[in-house]
This record gives sequence, C-alpha cells and structure tokens, in this order.
Amino acid sequence: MRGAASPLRRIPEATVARLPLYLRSLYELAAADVTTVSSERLADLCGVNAAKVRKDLSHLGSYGTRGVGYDVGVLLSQISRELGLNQDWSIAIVGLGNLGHALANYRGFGARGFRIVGLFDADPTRIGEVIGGVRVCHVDDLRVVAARSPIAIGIIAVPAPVAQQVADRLVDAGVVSILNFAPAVIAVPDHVSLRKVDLSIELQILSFYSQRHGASGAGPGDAPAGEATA
Amino acid sequence: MRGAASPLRRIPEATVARLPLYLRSLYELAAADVTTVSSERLADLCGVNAAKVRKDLSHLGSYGTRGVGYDVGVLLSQISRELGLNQDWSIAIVGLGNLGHALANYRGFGARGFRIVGLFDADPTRIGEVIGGVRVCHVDDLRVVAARSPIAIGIIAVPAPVAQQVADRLVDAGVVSILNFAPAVIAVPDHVSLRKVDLSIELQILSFYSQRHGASGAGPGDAPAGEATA
DNA sequence: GCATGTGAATAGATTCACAGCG
DNA sequence: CGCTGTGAATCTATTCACATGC
Repeated sequence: MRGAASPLRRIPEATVARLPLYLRSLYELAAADVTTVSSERLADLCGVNAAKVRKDLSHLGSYGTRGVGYDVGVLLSQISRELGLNQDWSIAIVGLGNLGHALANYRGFGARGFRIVGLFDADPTRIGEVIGGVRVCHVDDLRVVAARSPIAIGIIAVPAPVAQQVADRLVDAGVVSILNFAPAVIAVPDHVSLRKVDLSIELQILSFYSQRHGASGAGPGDAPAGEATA
Repeated sequence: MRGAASPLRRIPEATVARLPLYLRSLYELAAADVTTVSSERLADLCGVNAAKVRKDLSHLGSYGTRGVGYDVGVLLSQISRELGLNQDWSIAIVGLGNLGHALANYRGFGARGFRIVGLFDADPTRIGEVIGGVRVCHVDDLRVVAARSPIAIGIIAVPAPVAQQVADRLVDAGVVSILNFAPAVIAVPDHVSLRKVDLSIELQILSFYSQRHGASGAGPGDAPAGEATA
C-alpha cells in the first residue's frame, strides 16, 4: 500500500542530511559526462568516508552494480525523488533586512525547484518594493496570501525578538517547514519541520576550536592569547 | 602543567555546539536580573532536554548547587571562557556579493567579540568600497594584509567554483578557522577548523521532511503532489 | 577481480533514574 | 525536599571487514 517507491524505509537523519551533498557531486559528475561512480570516488568528492556513502545509499535501495559502481543518472534521480525534488517548493521570506534582502536576490533557489513566491516585512516603507520580481507584502497579509497560493517553506530573517511570533504566523498560515536565520530558539508544533542557521553560533564554535587547537594566528590586538592553551 | 582552568577535559562536539545556545539564554536571563537558573528552566529556554543540559555543563566542571540550580553569572563566565570569548576574534570576509555584503553590514558581530578586520573580493570594481567602516581589498592582497594584522576566522562567501582556492589562500595566510557559505565541499589541512552553512542543503532537507510528514500545504502550481505519499 | 551491500564491532550522543548534597 | 551530577541503559551513527555477485 501507499505510494510507488520511496518512503517505506526509515532513512536515518544523518543520511538525509548527506543526500543533498551527494546530489550536488552527482550533478557535477553528470555535467562532466561521467556515467559511473564508485562509492570511494563519490566519498572523496563529498569529503566523507566511502563506507558511509555505501550505507547511506543502501537505505534508498540497491542501485549500485558490484564490481562497477553506481550509475550517475540513476542515483541522481533516486536521490532527487527521495528528497522530494521532483516537485517545486514554494518559499516565503519574512524579514527583508540585510539578510532577507540578500536571500531574496539570491539566484540559485530557482535552479533546483525552490521558488520564492512571497516576501513579507513589517516595515511599511518596505511594502510594495519589488525584489527579484516579487512584491513585498505586509506580514499581516501572510495568511491571506498563503491562502491564495500555499507556502511550503518559510524563511525567517527577522530580528530575534520577533522570530517566535513570525514562526507562529507562518504555522498559522499552513507552512509546514521553517528555516530560521534569527538568533533565537523558536518552538513549533510537531507537524512542522524546523531547521536553523545561526551565524553567531557557528562563529562561537570556531572560536572554541581556535582557542584549543591552533593558538597560532589568533587575536587581533587587544587580547592576543592571555591564558592560552599551548 | 598547562593553563589555569578550562581545557583539560575533553568536551564532546555535540556539547560544544550547544554551549553558545546556553550562553545566549543566560545573557537574556542576566539582562532580566535573574540570578539563578535550574537545568530544567535553561533547557526549556533552549529547546532541549534537562538531562542534556546537566551533562553538558558537567563537562565544564561542577558549577551548580544541588537543590538550587546554577548561578547565571558564574555560568556565563565559565561558558564564555570555555568558548574562548574572553578575547576578541578577527574576521575576514572573502566575496562581497549579495551574501558577503549582507554579512559585512551585519551589526551583531562586534557585539560579542567578533570583529571584521578585512574584506576581500576579486572584482576590481568593488575594491576600495567601504562597508561598515572597512575598505574592500583585492583578494590577492590577503596574505599581505593578514601578515600585518592576523586573521583568526575567514568567511567564504564566493561562488562555489572558486571556494577551494579562496580556502587555500586563507590557509596560506595563516587563518585557522573557516566558515564556508559557498555550496561546495572544500578541503583544509588538519590544523584548520572548518564549518559550513549551506542554504540549499537546508532547503533540501526540509523538502525531504515536507514530502513525508505534512503532505499538506505543499506545491505551488506545477507539480502539486503527483506521486504523493498520503 | 573489484566494488557493492551488510552484519558485526565500535564509537558517540541521548536519556533514564537515582544517589548525594545543599 | 529539590536539583545537581553521574553511572548505566539506550539509541543513533560510524567504521570495519568480508561475503556476495556482477
């Protein structure tokens, strides 16, 4: 019962997170007219371990040929299907400050089936502006706009203090996937997928490892390495 | 042997990645004049499990009081120190397209000890432009500029095809931490820390879960749910 | 022969559950 | 009594190593 092929097996989260990586390398291989690839080659291209590639791919089914490798075209279409990239996904961006603006102008969404269909902001002076062919609407109209043409993925690019209420509005408008760029923890119902991108967290993690590992080319001027490690 | 306090224990990677999260909530608590916090409260604020908080914090040493909780100020300073946030970190951004530009204009770096000291691009028309008080230099001058005032963290915001060579130049200039925004796998020597932020990967992961879970408010027009799951 | 696919081994992270202490 | 700190149990992910099949 259920749909044709894919979503019967349970695919580990870690694997899902790597599939897009494989996909990208496969596109490059295809563009270079390479028709077959081994797990080892693909692993190299993606900066991972070959056994990991094989185990990951085995979760989608057995699409390799022993002694030969994987057919690039077949893998491409299997992974695309698995990731749901056969269909288009509509995106809305909320918050058009520095970052939101940059995202809205980013070409490369459309390239792979992600289409920006809505731009929203709370600042009246921004309403009506057209970015990348899409008109900026007031965030109060989110629900109405979403009712006309559904939004699959909402991108939050507002300041931290209003991130939660924007998330609430997105959920209220029927959005089931959210990508949060605001430096704030937000809560969503179980049926909504949430991922976050947090610049300052990334920098702090790097800071941690810089401090330990290479205490070399570190500080700028003030506090070179006062209580350094090495 | 070795420095005063912190870096003797081995702190799990997963824990390191959460420390900045705790830190942020602690700043908010401190700003609200809260002096004590329980693992459960902190866990709520960060959207994680209370046992996880306790175990994470235990890796830094025992700074809690049984029956009471943790002192906000003490935790703040312990985590800050552990993450290396007592010192300032110098940042260079390479690539000043949409994204690089947005990052360069982003206030909030400086707030927590991250200071943009260099901006680099390969496009001659952008050289000399001043963004956020910093002059854009040619990427060929990276090494020279870095020699004058060392760069701790390099941010790559160039198109994928040139990401690797930019990484090489950063490493060559003595940078030991790199944050890569380009949708490309890059390789760096062992002594360099590398983290990545990849928008299109995040979207594809969300696509995967949208497809499975809520097959509700999905497609926009073309391919609504052709071979849908539910 | 060669590279996949996979059980088994290992490592790592999360969660449980409770002893221990303020 | 309440909350921390932590061993033990569980779950997840990675890696190994080799039988399997083209």
